[in-house]
Order: sequence, then C-alpha cells, then structure tokens
Amino acid sequence: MTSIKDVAKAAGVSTATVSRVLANNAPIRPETRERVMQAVAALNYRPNLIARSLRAQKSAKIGLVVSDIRNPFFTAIGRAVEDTAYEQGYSVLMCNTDENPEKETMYLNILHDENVAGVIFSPTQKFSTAAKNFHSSMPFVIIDRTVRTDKADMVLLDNVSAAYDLASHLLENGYRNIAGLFGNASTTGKDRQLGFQNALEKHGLKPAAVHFIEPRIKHGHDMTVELLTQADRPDAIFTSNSLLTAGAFQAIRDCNLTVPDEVALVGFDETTWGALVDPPITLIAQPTEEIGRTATELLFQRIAEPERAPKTVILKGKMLVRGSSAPR
Amino acid sequence: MTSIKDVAKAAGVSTATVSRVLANNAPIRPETRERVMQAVAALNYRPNLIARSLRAQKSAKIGLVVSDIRNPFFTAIGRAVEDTAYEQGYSVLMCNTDENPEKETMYLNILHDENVAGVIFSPTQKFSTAAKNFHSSMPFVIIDRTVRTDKADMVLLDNVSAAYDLASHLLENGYRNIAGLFGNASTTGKDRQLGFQNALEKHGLKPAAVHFIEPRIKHGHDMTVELLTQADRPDAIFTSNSLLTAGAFQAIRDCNLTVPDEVALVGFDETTWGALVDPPITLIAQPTEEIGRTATELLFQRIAEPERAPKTVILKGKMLVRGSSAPR
DNA sequence: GCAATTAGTGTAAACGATTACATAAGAAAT
DNA sequence: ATTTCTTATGTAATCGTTTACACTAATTGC
Repeated sequence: MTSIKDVAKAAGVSTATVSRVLANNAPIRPETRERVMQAVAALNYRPNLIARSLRAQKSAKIGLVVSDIRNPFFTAIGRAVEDTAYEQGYSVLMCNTDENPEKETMYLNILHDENVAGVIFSPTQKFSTAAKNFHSSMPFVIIDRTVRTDKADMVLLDNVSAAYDLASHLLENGYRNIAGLFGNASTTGKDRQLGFQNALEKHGLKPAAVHFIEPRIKHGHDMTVELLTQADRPDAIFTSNSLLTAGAFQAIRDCNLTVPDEVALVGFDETTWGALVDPPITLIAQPTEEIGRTATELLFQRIAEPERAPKTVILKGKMLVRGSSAPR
Repeated sequence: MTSIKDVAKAAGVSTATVSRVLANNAPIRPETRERVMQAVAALNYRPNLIARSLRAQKSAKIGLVVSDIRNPFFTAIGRAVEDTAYEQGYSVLMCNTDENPEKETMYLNILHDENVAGVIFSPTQKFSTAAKNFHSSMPFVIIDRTVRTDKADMVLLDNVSAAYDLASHLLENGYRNIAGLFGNASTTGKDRQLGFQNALEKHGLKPAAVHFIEPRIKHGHDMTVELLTQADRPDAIFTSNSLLTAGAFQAIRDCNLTVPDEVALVGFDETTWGALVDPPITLIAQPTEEIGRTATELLFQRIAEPERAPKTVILKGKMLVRGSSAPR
C-alpha cells in the first residue's frame, strides 16, 4: 500500500505537511499544497482510515443497532439514516441484535471499539443506560423505544395517542369486541397497549383479549388462529406492528373469515403490502424517513456539542383509514 | 481507556505476554495465563480493535454491499450473511449503493480501508473487476449478478432457466399475449428476459412487450398502467423482481382489472405480501438464506486459502404456483 | 556430559496516520 | 535595527496493538 510517507517523498515534503494538506487544518503555501495534491493523485493515495482513527481517537462512522432488518420499519429507518449520514461524509455500520441482549452488548462493544462517532439504536428490553459499558463517552440516540435515562437523545412516536386514535377509530366504526396483539420485545408494545386500553375504557369496554407475544409473523398468526377459534370470537383485531399484522391477516384468511365483515384488522407501520391486500389495511404510518433523519441529525448535533442538554423528539403517526376497518 | 499496558502492569508481565494469552497463539505457562486473565477481568479490559487491525493488517469484519436494503431480497440475504458471519465471530458492515456507481466505489474504498477480510456484493452494471481499486487483494464474492471475471467467487440463481420455467408455466396455462417488465440495473434482468424470450419462442410466440426499467415500485406501476391501457392489452405480465411485481399488482388494481381472469401476474422473490394478496402471486422464490450462507462460507474459504480456484455456485429457484396465474 | 531444542518471557520495532513542539524566514512593530 | 509575531514546515512522539528477535532455563538427543 502507498502510505503517507510515499506521498511525502514524492512531493519532497514531510509527512506532517502531507497530513496538513489533506486535513486542511493549517496554513500551507499554495505551491506546496499543489505539489502534494499532485503526488496524491499520481500515487492514487488514500489515507488509511484505521491509522487515522487510532491516532485521532475518532472516526467518520456511526453505528445503527436494530433488532431485525427484515422488519420494514427498521429497514426504512436504516435507509434514512444512511442517506443522512452519507450527506455528512459518514458511513453507517448496521447491526442486528435479534432482540438478543448478548448480541446487543457485543455490537455496542464492537462499535465502541471501532471508535464510532455515535450510535443510533433501538434497545432491547434488558438494556439499561446504567450498564457498565455505557458510562463510556459514546454518544447515542435512542429510537422507537423508551429508556429511562436523562443522558440520551431520543426520537419516538407518540405511541400512546396513536394507539388511542387507532382503537377509537375501531370503536367509532362499531366494533366492540376487540382483541389486541402487542409485541413483547419493547416498550413500544406496552405504550400502544396503554393507548388501546384507554380508548376502550373511555367507552366502558374491556378488550376481548390482550396478548404480548414475540414480534414475528408466525407468532401473530398462531395467536390469531387461537383467538378466532374461541367461542366468543372478537370482531376486530388490533396489532402493534407490521409483522403481527401480517400474521393476523394470514390467520384470518386461513380461518376462512372475511375482513372486515367478520373480523376487522388494524395495525402499525406502512409496508409494501399494506395497501395491496384486499381489503387494504387501516394502520398508523410512522414517519420513518423523518425518524431516521432526525435521529441522525440529533446525533451529529451531539457529536458537535457533547454537553448539550438531551432532547426527546416525539413525532406523530398518521392514521391511514382503509378497508380493513370499514364501519360495521 | 484501559490498555494492554495496564493489564500487563496489573499481571506483572510484559505486554507481549498479555497479547499472547489473548490471541492464544503461543505457549504460555498456565499460571501466567491465569494471572493475565484475572487482570483482564478485573480491569474489564477489551483489546482495541483499531490498533489490532492496524498492526495485524486485517480484521474480523466483512462488508456487504447491496443496492437497496429496502428490497426484501437483499434484506433476507443480509440477515443470512449476518447470522453466518456472527457464528464465525465476524461482524458485518452493510452498505447501500442505491445502484450508484460512485457510492459503490466509495463504499468499496471504505471497506478496503477498514481492512475488512472480504466483501460480499452485488455489483452495479458499471462495475468491473478491472477497475483500478480491484487489483487490490481484498477477496470478494459476487452475488445475484454476473460479472465477467475469473477472479471472484459467485453465488447466482439459475436465472435463465428459472425465467424459462416461469414463462412456460404461463404458456401452459393458456396465456398467449405476455408482457415482460425487467429491471435495468443488473445482469439479472437481462438473464431473466432471455429465459422469458426462449420460452415464448419455443411456442412460436412473440412477447406483447419487453421493457427494461428501474427496479422501483413506482416504475413498475407506471409502466403497467401504460401496458394495460393500450389497445391490445396483454393477458399476462411477467416481472423480474418483487418491486416491479408490487408496482404491477397495484397498477392492475388501479385499472380495475381482475387477476388472473383479465390479466395474470408472475414474478420473482418471495416476500411477506406475495401470499397475502388476493389472489396470491405465482413466483420464483430464491433460496435467500442459502445464497447468503453460501456466499459467506465461500468468502471465509477464500480468506483461509486465497489462492484457491474461484467457484461459481448456481442455485435453483423454486416456483410457487399460486392463484395469480391460474389456467385461463 | 555437552550440544541442540524447546518452552516461556521480555524488549522494542513495526502498522500509518496526527499533532505537540521546534525552527527558520519573513513581516510588522517599536 | 532590533524585537516580536506570524507563516510554513520539519522532527519525533503518540495512538494500542502484534510480532520479530533476543534471551534464559529447562529438556532432549547423542
């Protein structure tokens, strides 16, 4: 590999001068700069990021830690983060925790060791900012899920009120025996359950059922089958994320029931398929692009100014009313 | 940060000994090893990966470069790669090129600079292994798309025959006026068009239309609308990837046509929604898990034995016959 | 019983950048 | 004309590891 020494030799200057030209952080005679730039071009030199990172104790990378990139919500976020970071000359390391606290710890450690400038992540339930490794100075922005801390920036959806609105919509349309399926992997599920519960209580109703289950298509499916084959079948199913919605939809079909006549279905997160199925699904669309962008910008702000007081940005979801919850 | 020096001091040995204990690559007295391990535990020491990487000129990271992580095909691959790499103690850096050769070059450079052990990627059309930066010694495995080279391992689908089978299936079911929409971003689209064409020719037929377009939902949608509003409307639409399939499906609905009675639809890649829509879509499912796993294993093999002769693994897709292509 | 290995450890030189400090030359201030 | 400041550059220390080389003590081979 060509190193800074080769460039220095070719340009007839010291390595320090080359470094200064490239980092652009010191006065340099235009003539010298020119010579260096020519040598750089001639040798097709690119600085070694590892060496730079070791010496400078920082890097132009940020980490993104999510539980499952197959979840379209996180994929969309990932894309937005990537684009925003790219604009600032940063690259993104994406990591999958699989809701596994061990993997989470491992990746946070790796990212820390990699000298990333900061991390955007949605923590597993187990995660605590009190954790040993988090006294470390790596800035981080929490997304999607709440964490009790006053040390981190957060970008969240107003989950309680979104769920409240979604449940109210079902109630307004005449559904009365509503079952709720919520992800058990995060605070998000709990918050949405709360909004759901509030809406029902306001109407003096009790849910047909409330289940906290793994956020996987299969689990949503199986639980829905169970609900639909009970004696007192619910007339609507409320799901707290798109994987559960998919599972529920599949299950309803498997049970040969029609949506929404026999059972309505609502959920969270816009996906490719939400509007394609028949009937299309009523849901709360999260502003994924904005979440990702905001999180990245908050991170850059914090990198620039580490002592700034933490901010929490709460965004509103948008209810897309479609066929799956048509009035009874 | 606690460094290897602190550990050495605490254990009363030299840094070399600490390093040897941790890398496990030299004879060490059990007693000494014990003392070092205790010091490591007591100080909660973790080696600095950057420094290690700089000195050793390698790292336990691999790169994964794809065009769009929002494409479920790539997401699934990413997941498989991640899992396989994790088992080997490697972490994965995922990068998005957006089909943009500039971004592609940038990310390949970054990955190279990061001393990744190797790269798995699906190249843009412009990519050539002859490129300047690819004389470099970084091993890579090409997936999904062909590249003319004898220097790289590849994992591909048998696209021509998969497309042939899929088109033949339509023909057998009585469709005669078939239009094809193919992604224009890769060799994959071309290969699938070839198989499509072959099948039609064997029946002495010409396609109703053949279009190479950007692999985006929107483009698939718009082109389909165009096709469906022509005088001689096709009786079936053949798409070469899931984004185009989604766009086409949407378009058919927008035109108030029924699938498959008025127009059939087939495509590639299993997605969450393929089986959820009504009618479910007939498609070629790619073995994404196997592709990702195979690619990763090939990469590890090459890392272990750089001079091994390159392999190309060609996998078969699986046709899932569903309602969208029912017999006329 | 002496030479040749081997096991176990330490010393110090890399890896390739950045940057604190030193220095020389020219400009500005007195 | 001397001092002081600024500009432009070089020298060498540093980041935290790994590893070539050197060394000692113990083991093996003959």
